[in-house]
Amino acid sequence: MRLSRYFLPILRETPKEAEIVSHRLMLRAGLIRQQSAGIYSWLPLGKRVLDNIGQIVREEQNRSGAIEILMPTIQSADLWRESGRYDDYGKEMLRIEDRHEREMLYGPTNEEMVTEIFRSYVRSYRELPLNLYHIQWKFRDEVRPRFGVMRGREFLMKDAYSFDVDYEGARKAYERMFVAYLRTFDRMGLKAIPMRADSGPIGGDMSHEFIILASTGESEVFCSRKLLDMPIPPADIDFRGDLSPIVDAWTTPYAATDEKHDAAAFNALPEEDRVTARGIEVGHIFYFGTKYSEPMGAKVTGPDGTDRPVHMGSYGVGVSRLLGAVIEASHDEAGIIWPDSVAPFAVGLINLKPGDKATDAAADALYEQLANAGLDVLYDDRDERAGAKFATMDLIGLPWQVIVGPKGVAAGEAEVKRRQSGERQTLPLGAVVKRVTGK
RNA sequence: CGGGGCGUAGCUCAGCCUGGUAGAGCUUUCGGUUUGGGACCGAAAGGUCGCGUGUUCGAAUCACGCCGCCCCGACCA
Repeated sequence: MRLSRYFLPILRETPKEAEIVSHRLMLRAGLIRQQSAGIYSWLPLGKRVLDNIGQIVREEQNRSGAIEILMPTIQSADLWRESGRYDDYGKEMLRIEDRHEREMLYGPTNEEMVTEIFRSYVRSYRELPLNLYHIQWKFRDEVRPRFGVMRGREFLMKDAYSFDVDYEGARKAYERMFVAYLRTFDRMGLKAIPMRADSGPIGGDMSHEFIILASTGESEVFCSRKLLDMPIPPADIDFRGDLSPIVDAWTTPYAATDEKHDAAAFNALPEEDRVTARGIEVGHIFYFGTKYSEPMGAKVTGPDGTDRPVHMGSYGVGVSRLLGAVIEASHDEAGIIWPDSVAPFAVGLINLKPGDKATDAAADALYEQLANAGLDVLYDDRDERAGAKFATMDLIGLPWQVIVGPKGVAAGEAEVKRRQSGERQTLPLGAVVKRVTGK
């Protein structure tokens, strides 16, 4: 993509409404545009990152055996009356009325709807286990939206729902999601620590929040240092096998948010093992048994021929929130530092002197070679000063910068800069693609 | 929902206290000089001063009402 033909509305000054760094950088780098309190448009660069993050979530859900569907944003109030939540949910639920004065709502979550789908089709335990997920916009009318996309009212969320014939099956479903989440966040370059969370009305130990450590996190968290270096399950992990050793390993060391913090247990750890940090919740998984299946009549016939309500769990990932979380975890004074896996473009190619024949030729050739190597390239071919181009590139945080100027071209060279480390290397023009692709 | 604050050009803000017909920097456009880390000179464009009502000869400025947004708290993926 040539920057001269692209839509990248970057801001030189920080809009005053943005307090935290990810919000400031998302506005400055032209990722989002606020349309109303807690409601954002996604500009081209932001849309690309949002898609990349969603795609990683999707791939790991699929790998774990979950199946993608898409449920609507607008739901009927009647569905929510069945579970009893229509009256319980309160003002966070955006209630609307259609032209026939039917009561509708903009879904804040989809347990009722997915349970309705399940009960319409599934009759036998032999069709289980089943895990249906979707990636869809939700709306929660937060009293006080803030921090940009980290705490918006409208947000993109992946929510998965598991159905099993009994508790044991549900536990296995839970473990599959647990492992899928470890892989999902790791692929985004994040260190996410699973922490015991409030398990609601069911109780038990099957509720975890996945928390990213970042100095600007919303809440204080405590964990054992061991968790920072735990191995991530590999891509070829067998999701049909027994995952409990992995889950046990991850849930044995101490880890808690401030709500569940047990100071005595934490202080029992050796001093050097104690990590106190700020955290951002990016995922939440929990088992809730028959809370919805019971009142909504989602039953299957078991091996013994009797009907029973299915055991369910739900598993959320804040997809749009993750953009903010990634930036909180990865930025510097100059701007965003995207991990390769989610970056809107892999490479920013800077032509320092558009209009200069030799420089144009060299930069155009590199643009083509990089694209042919399968890389997304943002080619800064604008007639701007070098400083402005460097500043723009650092701000938007593409992982690699390839800098082509007249002096270098005269010597048959270009410069390659790694955004993350700031490391620069001058290379022959022919070696640039190899350096960037690592091949 | 309680407390506080803000709304003036695309952005950041001054002007308001003490009423007299709207400013700066950045951005944008044009011309010129520049050209490896957000250059410089010159010119130009750009504003229902959030909306409404009132006070006044006269309101960005004073009063009241409304709307929007931000911050702190309580609440939450």
